[in-house]
Amino acid sequence: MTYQMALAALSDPTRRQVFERVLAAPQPVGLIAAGLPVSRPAVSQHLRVLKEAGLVDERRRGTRRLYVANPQALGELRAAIEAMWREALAGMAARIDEEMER
Amino acid sequence: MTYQMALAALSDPTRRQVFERVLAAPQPVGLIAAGLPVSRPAVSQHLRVLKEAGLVDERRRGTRRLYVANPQALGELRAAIEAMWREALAGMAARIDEEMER
DNA sequence: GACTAACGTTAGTTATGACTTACCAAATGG
DNA sequence: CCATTTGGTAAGTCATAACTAACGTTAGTC
Repeated sequence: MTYQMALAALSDPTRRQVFERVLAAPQPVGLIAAGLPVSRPAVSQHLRVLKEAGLVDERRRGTRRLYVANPQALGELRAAIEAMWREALAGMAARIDEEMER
Repeated sequence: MTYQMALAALSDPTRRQVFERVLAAPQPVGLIAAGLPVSRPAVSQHLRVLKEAGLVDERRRGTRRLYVANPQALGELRAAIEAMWREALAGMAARIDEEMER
Protein backbone atom coordinates (compact mmCIF):
# COMPACT_ATOMS: atom_id res chain seq x y z
CA MET A 1 0.00 0.00 0.00
CA THR A 2 2.72 2.44 0.92
CA TYR A 3 5.02 1.23 -1.79
CA GLN A 4 3.02 3.16 -4.35
CA MET A 5 3.87 6.45 -2.69
CA ALA A 6 7.54 5.46 -2.59
CA LEU A 7 7.39 4.63 -6.30
CA ALA A 8 5.82 7.95 -7.15
CA ALA A 9 8.29 9.78 -4.92
CA LEU A 10 11.30 8.22 -6.61
CA SER A 11 9.97 8.69 -10.12
CA ASP A 12 11.07 12.32 -10.36
CA PRO A 13 14.75 12.57 -11.40
CA THR A 14 15.55 15.57 -9.22
CA ARG A 15 13.83 14.05 -6.23
CA ARG A 16 15.72 10.83 -6.78
CA GLN A 17 18.96 12.80 -6.69
CA VAL A 18 17.87 14.42 -3.44
CA PHE A 19 17.12 11.02 -1.99
CA GLU A 20 20.42 9.53 -3.11
CA ARG A 21 22.31 12.32 -1.38
CA VAL A 22 20.43 11.68 1.81
CA LEU A 23 21.13 8.01 1.31
CA ALA A 24 24.87 8.63 1.05
CA ALA A 25 24.88 10.64 4.28
CA PRO A 26 22.37 12.50 6.45
CA GLN A 27 22.48 16.11 5.38
CA PRO A 28 20.82 19.45 6.01
CA VAL A 29 18.70 20.96 3.27
CA GLY A 30 21.15 23.68 2.33
CA LEU A 31 23.96 21.27 1.66
CA ILE A 32 21.78 19.14 -0.58
CA ALA A 33 20.58 22.16 -2.52
CA ALA A 34 24.16 23.42 -2.94
CA GLY A 35 25.00 20.37 -5.03
CA LEU A 36 21.91 20.48 -7.21
CA PRO A 37 20.77 22.82 -9.99
CA VAL A 38 17.56 23.74 -8.18
CA SER A 39 16.72 26.19 -5.42
CA ARG A 40 16.60 25.35 -1.72
CA PRO A 41 12.79 25.63 -1.50
CA ALA A 42 12.54 23.11 -4.31
CA VAL A 43 14.66 20.71 -2.29
CA SER A 44 12.48 21.35 0.75
CA GLN A 45 9.41 20.41 -1.24
CA HIS A 46 11.04 17.27 -2.55
CA LEU A 47 12.03 16.31 0.98
CA ARG A 48 8.46 16.74 2.11
CA VAL A 49 7.27 14.33 -0.56
CA LEU A 50 9.98 11.86 0.39
CA LYS A 51 8.98 12.21 4.02
CA GLU A 52 5.30 11.63 3.28
CA ALA A 53 6.31 8.51 1.40
CA GLY A 54 8.21 7.34 4.47
CA LEU A 55 11.50 7.27 2.61
CA VAL A 56 13.07 9.92 4.78
CA ASP A 57 13.03 11.01 8.42
CA GLU A 58 13.73 14.40 9.89
CA ARG A 59 16.01 15.19 12.84
CA ARG A 60 16.10 18.70 14.22
CA ARG A 61 19.58 19.73 15.25
CA GLY A 62 19.24 23.25 16.54
CA THR A 63 18.48 25.47 13.61
CA ARG A 64 19.36 22.72 11.18
CA ARG A 65 17.38 19.71 10.14
CA LEU A 66 19.14 16.53 9.21
CA TYR A 67 17.33 14.29 6.78
CA VAL A 68 17.97 10.58 7.12
CA ALA A 69 16.99 7.76 4.79
CA ASN A 70 14.49 5.30 6.28
CA PRO A 71 15.15 1.68 5.26
CA GLN A 72 11.64 0.49 6.01
CA ALA A 73 9.72 2.15 3.17
CA LEU A 74 12.54 1.18 0.85
CA GLY A 75 12.23 -2.40 2.05
CA GLU A 76 8.53 -2.47 1.29
CA LEU A 77 9.18 -1.11 -2.18
CA ARG A 78 11.89 -3.71 -2.64
CA ALA A 79 9.51 -6.49 -1.66
CA ALA A 80 6.79 -5.25 -4.01
CA ILE A 81 9.16 -4.98 -6.97
CA GLU A 82 10.63 -8.37 -6.20
CA ALA A 83 7.16 -9.94 -6.14
CA MET A 84 6.44 -8.50 -9.57
CA TRP A 85 9.79 -9.71 -10.80
CA ARG A 86 9.12 -13.25 -9.64
CA GLU A 87 5.71 -13.18 -11.24
CA ALA A 88 7.23 -12.09 -14.53
CA LEU A 89 9.83 -14.86 -14.30
CA ALA A 90 7.18 -17.46 -13.53
CA GLY A 91 5.09 -16.33 -16.47
CA MET A 92 8.07 -16.54 -18.76
CA ALA A 93 8.93 -20.03 -17.54
CA ALA A 94 5.36 -21.17 -18.08
CA ARG A 95 5.43 -19.86 -21.63
CA ILE A 96 8.65 -21.71 -22.33
CA ASP A 97 7.09 -24.92 -21.06
CA GLU A 98 4.14 -24.46 -23.38
CA GLU A 99 6.60 -23.99 -26.19
CA MET A 100 8.30 -27.27 -25.32
CA GLU A 101 5.10 -29.25 -25.59
CA ARG A 102 4.90 -28.56 -29.29
CA MET B 1 20.48 3.36 -16.42
CA THR B 2 17.27 1.91 -17.72
CA TYR B 3 15.81 1.47 -14.29
CA GLN B 4 14.88 5.13 -14.22
CA MET B 5 12.49 4.68 -17.11
CA ALA B 6 10.97 1.65 -15.43
CA LEU B 7 10.54 3.65 -12.25
CA ALA B 8 8.83 6.49 -14.10
CA ALA B 9 6.67 4.06 -16.04
CA LEU B 10 5.39 2.36 -12.88
CA SER B 11 4.76 5.60 -11.02
CA ASP B 12 1.40 6.24 -12.65
CA PRO B 13 -1.40 4.31 -10.86
CA THR B 14 -3.36 3.51 -14.00
CA ARG B 15 -0.26 2.39 -15.84
CA ARG B 16 0.71 0.22 -12.91
CA GLN B 17 -2.69 -1.46 -13.12
CA VAL B 18 -2.16 -2.06 -16.80
CA PHE B 19 1.21 -3.60 -16.08
CA GLU B 20 -0.11 -5.82 -13.32
CA ARG B 21 -2.76 -7.20 -15.64
CA VAL B 22 -0.12 -8.01 -18.22
CA LEU B 23 1.94 -9.52 -15.43
CA ALA B 24 -0.89 -11.83 -14.41
CA ALA B 25 -1.33 -13.05 -17.98
CA PRO B 26 -0.45 -11.90 -21.50
CA GLN B 27 -3.47 -10.06 -22.82
CA PRO B 28 -4.65 -8.06 -25.82
CA VAL B 29 -5.29 -4.35 -25.38
CA GLY B 30 -9.05 -4.58 -25.53
CA LEU B 31 -9.25 -7.08 -22.69
CA ILE B 32 -7.11 -4.91 -20.47
CA ALA B 33 -9.13 -1.81 -21.23
CA ALA B 34 -12.39 -3.66 -20.52
CA GLY B 35 -11.38 -4.08 -16.89
CA LEU B 36 -10.22 -0.52 -16.35
CA PRO B 37 -12.05 2.82 -16.08
CA VAL B 38 -10.15 4.34 -19.00
CA SER B 39 -10.54 4.16 -22.75
CA ARG B 40 -8.72 1.72 -24.99
CA PRO B 41 -6.49 4.38 -26.56
CA ALA B 42 -5.38 5.36 -23.08
CA VAL B 43 -4.33 1.76 -22.44
CA SER B 44 -2.51 1.72 -25.77
CA GLN B 45 -0.56 4.78 -24.73
CA HIS B 46 0.29 3.30 -21.36
CA LEU B 47 1.48 0.14 -23.06
CA ARG B 48 3.72 2.16 -25.31
CA VAL B 49 5.37 3.78 -22.30
CA LEU B 50 5.78 0.38 -20.65
CA LYS B 51 7.29 -0.95 -23.86
CA GLU B 52 9.75 1.92 -24.14
CA ALA B 53 10.78 1.22 -20.56
CA GLY B 54 11.41 -2.39 -21.51
CA LEU B 55 8.84 -3.66 -19.04
CA VAL B 56 6.63 -5.15 -21.71
CA ASP B 57 7.03 -6.91 -25.04
CA GLU B 58 4.62 -7.08 -27.94
CA ARG B 59 3.55 -10.18 -29.84
CA ARG B 60 1.42 -9.83 -32.92
CA ARG B 61 -1.13 -12.57 -33.17
CA GLY B 62 -3.03 -11.82 -36.34
CA THR B 63 -5.05 -8.69 -35.74
CA ARG B 64 -4.43 -8.90 -32.03
CA ARG B 65 -1.36 -7.94 -30.09
CA LEU B 66 -0.47 -9.79 -26.97
CA TYR B 67 1.49 -7.86 -24.41
CA VAL B 68 3.88 -9.83 -22.25
CA ALA B 69 5.78 -8.75 -19.16
CA ASN B 70 9.56 -8.71 -19.60
CA PRO B 71 11.44 -9.86 -16.49
CA GLN B 72 14.72 -8.20 -17.44
CA ALA B 73 13.81 -4.54 -16.95
CA LEU B 74 12.03 -5.52 -13.77
CA GLY B 75 15.17 -7.29 -12.62
CA GLU B 76 17.27 -4.21 -13.18
CA LEU B 77 14.80 -2.12 -11.24
CA ARG B 78 14.86 -4.70 -8.48
CA ALA B 79 18.65 -4.56 -8.32
CA ALA B 80 18.68 -0.76 -8.16
CA ILE B 81 16.09 -0.62 -5.39
CA GLU B 82 17.87 -3.35 -3.48
CA ALA B 83 21.15 -1.43 -3.69
CA MET B 84 19.46 1.64 -2.23
CA TRP B 85 17.87 -0.47 0.45
CA ARG B 86 21.22 -1.95 1.49
CA GLU B 87 22.77 1.49 1.55
CA ALA B 88 20.01 2.74 3.83
CA LEU B 89 20.46 -0.26 6.14
CA ALA B 90 24.22 0.27 6.26
CA GLY B 91 23.76 3.94 7.11
CA MET B 92 21.34 3.09 9.87
CA ALA B 93 23.72 0.51 11.33
CA ALA B 94 26.59 3.00 11.25
CA ARG B 95 24.47 5.54 13.10
CA ILE B 96 23.58 3.00 15.77
CA ASP B 97 27.27 2.20 16.23
CA GLU B 98 28.04 5.86 16.74
CA GLU B 99 25.29 5.99 19.29
CA MET B 100 26.88 3.08 21.17
CA GLU B 101 30.19 4.85 21.48
CA ARG B 102 28.62 7.50 23.66
C1' DG C 1 -12.86 -6.76 -52.75
C1' DA C 2 -16.03 -4.74 -49.15
C1' DC C 3 -16.77 -5.59 -44.01
C1' DT C 4 -15.49 -6.13 -39.55
C1' DA C 5 -12.52 -6.57 -35.67
C1' DA C 6 -8.70 -5.07 -33.10
C1' DC C 7 -5.46 -1.60 -32.48
C1' DG C 8 -2.25 2.47 -32.99
C1' DT C 9 -1.96 7.53 -33.74
C1' DT C 10 -3.12 12.41 -33.71
C1' DA C 11 -5.01 16.60 -31.94
C1' DG C 12 -6.81 18.98 -28.43
C1' DT C 13 -8.07 19.62 -23.51
C1' DT C 14 -7.20 19.63 -18.77
C1' DA C 15 -5.09 18.70 -14.54
C1' DT C 16 -1.08 17.90 -12.07
C1' DG C 17 3.30 18.99 -10.33
C1' DA C 18 8.01 20.97 -10.43
C1' DC C 19 10.02 25.27 -9.94
C1' DT C 20 11.11 30.25 -8.45
C1' DT C 21 10.39 34.42 -5.84
C1' DA C 22 8.95 36.44 -1.78
C1' DC C 23 7.75 35.93 2.85
C1' DC C 24 7.64 33.98 7.59
C1' DA C 25 9.39 31.15 11.81
C1' DA C 26 12.71 29.42 14.99
C1' DA C 27 17.16 28.87 17.03
C1' DT C 28 21.86 30.66 17.94
C1' DG C 29 25.56 34.25 18.74
C1' DG C 30 27.14 38.78 19.65
C1' DC D 1 17.43 41.68 22.35
C1' DC D 2 18.77 42.23 17.63
C1' DA D 3 20.97 40.11 13.69
C1' DT D 4 22.15 36.05 11.32
C1' DT D 5 21.61 31.47 9.94
C1' DT D 6 18.71 27.84 8.47
C1' DG D 7 14.79 26.29 6.54
C1' DG D 8 9.60 25.68 5.76
C1' DT D 9 5.41 27.90 3.38
C1' DA D 10 2.50 30.44 -0.09
C1' DA D 11 1.46 32.17 -4.50
C1' DG D 12 2.05 32.13 -9.13
C1' DT D 13 4.01 30.29 -13.59
C1' DC D 14 4.93 26.92 -16.89
C1' DA D 15 5.67 22.49 -18.78
C1' DT D 16 4.41 17.83 -18.84
C1' DA D 17 1.46 14.07 -19.26
C1' DA D 18 -2.96 11.57 -18.84
C1' DC D 19 -7.13 11.36 -21.09
C1' DT D 20 -10.95 11.45 -24.82
C1' DA D 21 -12.75 11.73 -29.49
C1' DA D 22 -11.89 11.13 -34.19
C1' DC D 23 -9.30 9.04 -37.68
C1' DG D 24 -6.10 5.79 -40.02
C1' DT D 25 -4.31 0.94 -40.49
C1' DT D 26 -3.85 -3.96 -40.82
C1' DA D 27 -5.44 -8.62 -40.86
C1' DG D 28 -8.84 -11.92 -41.12
C1' DT D 29 -13.85 -13.03 -43.16
C1' DC D 30 -17.99 -13.50 -46.02
